[in-house]
Amino acid sequence: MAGTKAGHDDLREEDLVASHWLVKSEPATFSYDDLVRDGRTVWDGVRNHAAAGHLKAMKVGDQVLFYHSQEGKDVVAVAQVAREAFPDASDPTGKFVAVELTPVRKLPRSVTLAQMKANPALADMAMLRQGRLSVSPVSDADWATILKMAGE
DNA sequence: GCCAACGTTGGC
DNA sequence: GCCAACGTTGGC
Repeated sequence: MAGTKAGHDDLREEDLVASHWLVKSEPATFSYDDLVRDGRTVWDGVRNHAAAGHLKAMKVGDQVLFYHSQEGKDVVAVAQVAREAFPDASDPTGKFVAVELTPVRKLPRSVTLAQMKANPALADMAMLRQGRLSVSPVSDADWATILKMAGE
């Protein structure tokens, strides 16, 4: 992350977006239960520059909503960043990065995509505005809204 | 540097 | 299984 634009009055994403994120995973490939089983995982394979930018902005301790795509289509749990961005070993070009995540807790009940879409308060959520984005920031307000919808 | 073709993601 | 959205690639 070194070498980004200089200038103290240059607002960068990591200054603006606090510490909440959402990641997608197909549970058939890697579910939240798999994360619990493994205890920790390398979140690699992201090949989209917008998503990679979000990975780079993550800090250790940031909380992450864990969303199941394809099957379930719901936010099921909270995970946390255990290691900040480092080069993704699975990327031959060396341009993309990975982070490491650890499990935190399952939500009392999952929050479905349909429920999120139906809630006007979440209309500006990055993941709703750009459906294919696999890593996205979540505002503090949206974070609180989703946890409440989940019964916390 | 533009743009058409193509591939991938992910909801429906 | 289909299709929309969107990113990437490659020809020019």
